[in-house]
Amino acid sequence: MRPEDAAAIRDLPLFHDAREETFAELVRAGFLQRFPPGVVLINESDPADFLHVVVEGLVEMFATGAGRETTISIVRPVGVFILAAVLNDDVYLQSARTLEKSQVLMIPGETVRAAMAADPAFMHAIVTELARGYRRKVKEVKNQKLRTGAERLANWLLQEDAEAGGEGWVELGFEKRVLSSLLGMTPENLSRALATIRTHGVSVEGAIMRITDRQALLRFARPSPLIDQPE
Amino acid sequence: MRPEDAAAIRDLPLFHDAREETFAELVRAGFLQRFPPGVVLINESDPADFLHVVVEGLVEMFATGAGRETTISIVRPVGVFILAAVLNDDVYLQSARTLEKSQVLMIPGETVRAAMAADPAFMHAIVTELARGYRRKVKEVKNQKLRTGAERLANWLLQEDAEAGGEGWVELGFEKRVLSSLLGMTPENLSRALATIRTHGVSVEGAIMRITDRQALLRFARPSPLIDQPE
DNA sequence: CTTTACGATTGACATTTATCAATTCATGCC
DNA sequence: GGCATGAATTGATAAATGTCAATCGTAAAG
Repeated sequence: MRPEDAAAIRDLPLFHDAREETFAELVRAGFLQRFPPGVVLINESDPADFLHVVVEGLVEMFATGAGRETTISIVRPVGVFILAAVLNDDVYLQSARTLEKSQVLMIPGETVRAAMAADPAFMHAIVTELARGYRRKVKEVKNQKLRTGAERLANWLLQEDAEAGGEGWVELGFEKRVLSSLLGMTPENLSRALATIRTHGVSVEGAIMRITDRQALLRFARPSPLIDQPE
Repeated sequence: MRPEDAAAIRDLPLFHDAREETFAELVRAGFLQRFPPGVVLINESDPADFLHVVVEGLVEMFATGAGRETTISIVRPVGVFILAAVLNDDVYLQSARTLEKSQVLMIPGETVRAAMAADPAFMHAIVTELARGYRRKVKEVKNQKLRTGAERLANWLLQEDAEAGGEGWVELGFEKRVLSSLLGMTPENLSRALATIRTHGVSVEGAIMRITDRQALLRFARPSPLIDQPE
């Protein structure tokens, strides 16, 4: 692993307050793996053997049920996934696949649990991270139950734009079919939702979406901090 | 507070492993409050001042957005709510109201955070509880995104029955409008979903639902442990 | 006992979303 | 450049869900 990658991981809220030796042990025990796009890293219902840290690339978390499949989240560098399954030593509830060529640090679950038991500051950071993750999921449930597809899309665009600096444009980093699944709709429905928000201050050219009239988009999306503010 | 109530709280996974003095301090600092039905206990967007423990009665967690309202969960005795908001010292994402005459133990957030910092076993229990809560929410997202309303109802009934001992019948402990909101649909739609599952091995008389043909219901519901198994 | 209130149900209809098929568009490959 | 592949879009239709209004049922209040 490159030194700057280790530094970036160290900067994560989850690891930032851990003791030096805790972090060293976690990294020592971990494997840094490279994967091509489209590789399934973990499979729901498998035992959670490793905590995963996306160092480079892009990972899609998804799940199946009732004969269908849905995207739960997209993990960008530097991000952690399936912390909860590892801590409770349980099976995965979600699968993961690479959307791009990716580098992933895999830390054995046993090492994570031992580090937590040995380092109170690390355990405290885990509490904060889990609480944030929980609140993110509550927001997802609210988003899903309270809004129509077009509303979810409009608010997603506003969030992405804000995260990218609020310059009024967003480049989609993955296929639209993935976005449609993340937003809880079919690809066809996403196309129609895009057509809908075009009449509310948005222009779309391929993977680039521009906010041409923010007031109009805000009027349509009606964002709420209790759903849309990043946790 | 009655001794048996204190004992019941002590038995919760969240408190079971805490040191005796930690638990004593949490209970000492807490207020045991009685509320009539229909009282709003907490309001989303308010600062999370207290951890709440339902000692008796029934509490509905709900949230608003996009001009609508939805039920997030029902908390029965003995259950804890809004742990995550208290730990991160943030605002509530959900509101809470009593559905029945209820008794609620309210523990100041500062006390909970101090107890966590002072008692590693308590902090460890918090990690486990948060991880379970997180996984419950992941399951809720999957349930909501992957299933139709009637499927959610069928699986809810199977779950309730299993929790009640698997005897093939369930008495709804609250209004159907609340159930419809919990399942993410309108009351009218719930009536129709009930009509649908009547053709799949269920009979409904008022608040009592009977599973008359479990095989048929299972065939329709297609339950999955990764969505329906209690966390 | 009657009245009243309110939740639950039903019917009619509108909106939202999904499905299936056909077509267009973009991209990599030869 | 031309072709092949797969994603994205569009159209037609069906299914699921929501809305509005009317009715039914039940339980509390007088």
